[in-house]
Amino acid sequence: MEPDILELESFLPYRLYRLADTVSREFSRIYKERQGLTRPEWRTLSGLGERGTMTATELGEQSAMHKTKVSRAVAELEQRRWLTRTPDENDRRVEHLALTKAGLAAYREMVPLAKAFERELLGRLSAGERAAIVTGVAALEEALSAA
Amino acid sequence: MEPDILELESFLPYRLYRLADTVSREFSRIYKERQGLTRPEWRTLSGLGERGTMTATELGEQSAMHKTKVSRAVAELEQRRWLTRTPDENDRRVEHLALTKAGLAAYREMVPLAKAFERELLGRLSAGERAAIVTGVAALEEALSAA
DNA sequence: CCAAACTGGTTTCATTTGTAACCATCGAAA
DNA sequence: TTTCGATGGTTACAAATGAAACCAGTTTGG
Repeated sequence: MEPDILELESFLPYRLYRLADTVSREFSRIYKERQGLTRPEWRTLSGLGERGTMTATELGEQSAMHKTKVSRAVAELEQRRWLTRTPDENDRRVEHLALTKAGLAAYREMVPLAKAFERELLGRLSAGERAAIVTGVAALEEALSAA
Repeated sequence: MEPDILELESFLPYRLYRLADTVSREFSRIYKERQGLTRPEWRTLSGLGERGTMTATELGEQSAMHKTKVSRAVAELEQRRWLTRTPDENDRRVEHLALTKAGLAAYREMVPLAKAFERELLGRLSAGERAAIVTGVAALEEALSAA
């Protein structure tokens, strides 16, 4: 362990990124092939499916997306008639977004696939390893949000 | 926990991605502000600094980058005169890449910063949490590489 | 009441990325 | 050898991204 060398292979930021990239890329195949969605679109669908109705800003916060990503994803899903916008009564800048029947159907189709993917992935780990990854990720999330 | 709803907030692929994205983005500020490097460039610098000499293909494998990213990063670092290419004796398709003095100097400047970043990040966790994240990440890496 | 600061959301533009096509070279097999 | 498939690496083009400018509309302070 020379002091002036950085071992990329054991450098946490790199490992985390590579891991997330691999997992995310693999999972994206599902919604890409299945529904032709991009990641921002998938997250939008998933956010609205979960919460029912949200504004673009709320969506961005919930799914950690930049507002331009949200804007474009919403526009695309609207094109597909998977969601509708309803102007807010009191604040005319705000729009409430909600899935249409078609959007909800797509969401319902995706949910079991997503769950299966996660289950399968975690299934390759021992119980202890599963606990470890969950604990570790939660701890880092906490550490980062606090800072 | 409704069966037909996916909680994004606890969905591992999403959490991993967000976490890695946050960490990576924060770390990137260091090499971006300090040296004006992109992530592929940083990884290239770091890979060559660690190993001494590598071909573009090896670099791609070691740092999980697509060959086009490697190609562009190498071109940029070459522009800066931070690395040199040496044609392989036996196989004229192959080039051996190595850092110049200037490249090595930049690398040496970055290493302590990278280590400090990681140390500070892990320092926010308890010993148990640190062990957990390392164990968990390693387990997932293993699970994914095996598949 | 009015200007200035702010917020929700969209658009523009430059940069980054991924895919696929490509060029050159190499190795194996006919 | 000659040809054909693989391989190292670059390039061209399209799509995704981020930063910053922007347009409403809203709030705040004078």
